[in-house]
Amino acid sequence: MTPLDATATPEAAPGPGGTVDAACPGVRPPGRPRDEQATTAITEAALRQLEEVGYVRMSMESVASEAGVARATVYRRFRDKADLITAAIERRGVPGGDVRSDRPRAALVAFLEEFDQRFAESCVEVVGTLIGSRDDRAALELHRQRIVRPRVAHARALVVRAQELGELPASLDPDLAVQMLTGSVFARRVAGLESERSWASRAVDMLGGRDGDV
Amino acid sequence: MTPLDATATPEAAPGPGGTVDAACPGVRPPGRPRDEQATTAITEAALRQLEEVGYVRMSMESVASEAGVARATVYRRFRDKADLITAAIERRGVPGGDVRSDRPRAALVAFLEEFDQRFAESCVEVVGTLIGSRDDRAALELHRQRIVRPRVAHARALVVRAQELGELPASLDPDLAVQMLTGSVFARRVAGLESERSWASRAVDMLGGRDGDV
DNA sequence: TCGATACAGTACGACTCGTATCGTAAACTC
DNA sequence: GAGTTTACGATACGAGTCGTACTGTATCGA
Repeated sequence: MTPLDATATPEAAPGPGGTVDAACPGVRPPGRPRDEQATTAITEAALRQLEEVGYVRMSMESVASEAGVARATVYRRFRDKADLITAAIERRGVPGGDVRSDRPRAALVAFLEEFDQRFAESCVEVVGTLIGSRDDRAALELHRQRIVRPRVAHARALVVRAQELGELPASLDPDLAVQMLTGSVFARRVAGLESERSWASRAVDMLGGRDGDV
Repeated sequence: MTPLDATATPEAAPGPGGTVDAACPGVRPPGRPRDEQATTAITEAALRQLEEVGYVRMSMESVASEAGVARATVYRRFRDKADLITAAIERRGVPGGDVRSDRPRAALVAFLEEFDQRFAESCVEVVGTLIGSRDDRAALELHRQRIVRPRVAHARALVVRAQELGELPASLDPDLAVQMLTGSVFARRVAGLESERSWASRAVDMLGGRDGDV
């Protein structure tokens, strides 16, 4: 019935939430195919408006208009506004910091600074708005699965790697450590404060990484 | 013209944002006085709905209805929804943890746990929503001034006190420390995780407070 | 050619916000 | 007690956006 479900990423998103993606190779559905340029135009417009005016002020109409498509074309690809922004952020990928780095502390600092500069503001607004979203408990949970947790997992891997290489104390609870590091970014956004220079390095130092500077 | 401004707290809130309060003693304005019971009924209803259904789903109508007043009565006291929730939270006061305690580390842990249990969820939602609020930059800034910063200042005072008494390393940047401690709460809310038992104590430990356990 | 789907454009219902207006009620002043 | 001033309940209104449904046209495969 609704092609949104039919072609949804089969395993990544159980249930109704998945964005349309990845046609099974060779099996081309009948009828006129989707304009993939339109899809990227939509997600890119969404990301730009997310940064420029924020999630709430980004309307489906304005995104469609900027992408040069009709509103219905957006709804054909994305269940609703939450799904759109989740998919758009997902496309952007996880911020840097190689997990296999031999200098995981530096990679962790890089990850944190990129997160601070490019993702935190949106994250607070989107998740904050989704928490209160009318009834859409599913949209919030899906956003966490697709956006938040992969980034948390990435940061955690960096912490663990740093512990293995002795750049962070082995006694540290990596989960709590990640929460404190990324959380400090949220705390500044909530309070409306600017991040001071080299904050990330100093934050990692606070966890006992004074020795392993790189 | 608008009695909202005329009687607004004169110094606490510069500009248009202040809630009506505190009539100058002796100087009673003409006409029928405000029903103060209605005011408390409104703020209490707002707080209850904030906890139960969240900020977005809490409508002015539902608050007025639960308080047993007309919507206009709410708007006579509070400029808008943001002003209402800010005033309501403000009335609840800053969570515990005596700044002058001789066991500031314990007080800090208590503050963090109360913050985690009673304030964090609302805080993320309200600030997140306000960040994206239509045009209302002022409402966000006012919420930060009246709600966020007093609590940050309180936590900071506890950290400094702990440093003075040797329960936390004097080398710690208290601002960053507070951001990491309170931020970890936000991080869990964003990720949708439960706080594990004694997380606050372990978080403080991570900052080098292992010695000063109480 | 035919069927199926995408697309632009548009209209619609639903919801809540914040404002305005009505008549009535409650305080103070003269 | 009459008049003034403001609060109050009730209600209507405009504005904005969401998500849905429907048109007619365009583009694909069979």
